[in-house]
Amino acid sequence: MENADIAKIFYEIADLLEIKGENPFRVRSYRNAGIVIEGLPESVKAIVERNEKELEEIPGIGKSIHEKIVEILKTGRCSYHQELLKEFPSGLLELLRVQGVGPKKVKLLYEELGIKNISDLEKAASAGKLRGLPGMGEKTEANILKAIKGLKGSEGRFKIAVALSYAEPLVEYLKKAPDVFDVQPAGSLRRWKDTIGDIDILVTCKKSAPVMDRFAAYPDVDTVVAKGETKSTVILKNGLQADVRVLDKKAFGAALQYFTGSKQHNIAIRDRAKRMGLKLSEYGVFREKDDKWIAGESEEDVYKAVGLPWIPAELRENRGEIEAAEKNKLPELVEIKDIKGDFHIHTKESDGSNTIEEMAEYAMKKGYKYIAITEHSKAVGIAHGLDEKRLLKQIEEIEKINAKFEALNLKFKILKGTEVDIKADGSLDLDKKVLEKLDIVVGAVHSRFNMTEDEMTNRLIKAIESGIVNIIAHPTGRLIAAREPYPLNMKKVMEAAKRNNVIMELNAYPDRLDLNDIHCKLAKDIGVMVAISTDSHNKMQMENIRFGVYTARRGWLEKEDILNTRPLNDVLKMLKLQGQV
DNA sequence: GCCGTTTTCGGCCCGACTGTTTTCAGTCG
Repeated sequence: MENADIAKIFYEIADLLEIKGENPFRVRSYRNAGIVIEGLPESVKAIVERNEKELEEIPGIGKSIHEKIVEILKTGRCSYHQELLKEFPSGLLELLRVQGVGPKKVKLLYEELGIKNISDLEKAASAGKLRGLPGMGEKTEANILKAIKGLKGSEGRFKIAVALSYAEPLVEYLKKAPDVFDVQPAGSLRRWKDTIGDIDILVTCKKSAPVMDRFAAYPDVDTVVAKGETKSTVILKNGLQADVRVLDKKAFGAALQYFTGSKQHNIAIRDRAKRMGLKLSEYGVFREKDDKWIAGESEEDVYKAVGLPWIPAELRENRGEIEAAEKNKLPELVEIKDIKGDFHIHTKESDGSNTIEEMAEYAMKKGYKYIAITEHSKAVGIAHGLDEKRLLKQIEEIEKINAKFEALNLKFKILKGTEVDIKADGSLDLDKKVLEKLDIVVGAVHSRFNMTEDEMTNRLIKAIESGIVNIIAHPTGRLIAAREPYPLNMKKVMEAAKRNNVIMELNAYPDRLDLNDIHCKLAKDIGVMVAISTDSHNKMQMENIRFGVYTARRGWLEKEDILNTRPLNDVLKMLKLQGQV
């Protein structure tokens, strides 16, 4: 039972209660519990095994949900959840995924027409059977049919790199509308979440109508879902939703704050405002008693009005940032300009497409001071991994290039490294004598993902305790939207890393982002150093560093928490610390 | 169901847009 499985049960309880028409705040409690559990850095199972009482220290988990968690861990299910499920047919919950269909409509459709799933709904809407129901007409039918079609077409969330590639041109396009002052992306994009549900864009301008018209006419638009004076929504041809909000300059800060989210953060901030006798909306901060406008022009003003310093967007997940802000203890987050090198680079020798020198020259152009060449090892045959002989040859080549750079008085160093495979039993894929000749050893799992949590945890810990491995690459093996992370007790792995001065990689490749934000925070709490690496297979991919840096920021990491913000000499010193437990 | 610098009871974020309505409910973010 992973956290995600437990969270799913609570989400379903919330949905079912909502369909039943239960108290909305009770519904919210269950949904909130799901969100909180999904965001925990540690498995609920491990927490309960250590000390059950700790559960109720987690905000949003009280007596009732505590009991249900314990039951779920013990029996694999929750009897309350099961009872609710019995009240409705199994396909009913999927109806909520149809845009424009919420709990009230689900209930109505089920009770009046016996609609039990999406397929029933599609048939009924096509046959014009919905229009007789209260509050539903022809247009509702057409919208439902369209939404079902959209649901079948594209699913769920987009990787941040993909979303950005659509958002950036759209922002440029909107800037060309008449009399526009400013166009700013907000939402999960501004928070740099690893996946993005939709693109949120804010516009300040003289007149709204021309901007909204231009937005609706964007060539990439498939459907205009809503078009109003202040807010419009479209679906792009790739299925991505984009919202544009037009607002007054005077409300820009409040709107940016509101539209950036997260929802959980906003709820907490608004609750705070309320307790101070204020009301916070996207139009500003107002005094509750007489509706007097207090602030809203800039985000700084908004936070100041509720007694807080400005909080960086990446931290706004209600994971302690408000409490930290209160105490003036917000982290000074790492920035892209702090990065001085990259410890995970492939070349043509394995499965990359540039030479060592090409990669080094590109890194120099970026202002880096060092890179490590880290090819796959022989076990990864598909990537043309190197055996000991080829690696020894590459060591010689790197030394030659370094000598050449030195002769040219270039202050840049190529570190001799490898991305050595960590085999199923935790042993390394290359001979120890050869590994000891390297400056840096990155260890990674590329096979046998289907182990149990204990097996995989021990596999990584064995590599960490080898005294040879410096960095554990992409620690969970996840590929966003393609492959789940393998089961792992991350806390145990990190504690082992801490004991052995081993560094955890934050792989910046946008499909990986592994460590994720939550793991980064865990690393910080445990005191493990993180390396942000691009895993570049060609020189352009070094630009992916930004996805890594912003994920690190989401995980509260500061410059000093990151290995590759340090000058080369410090790096070499830290690498030497290893194996001296 | 959760929670507490007004509270262990009585609150719980706030507003836009749509489609159906003659003033509003439902959905969404």
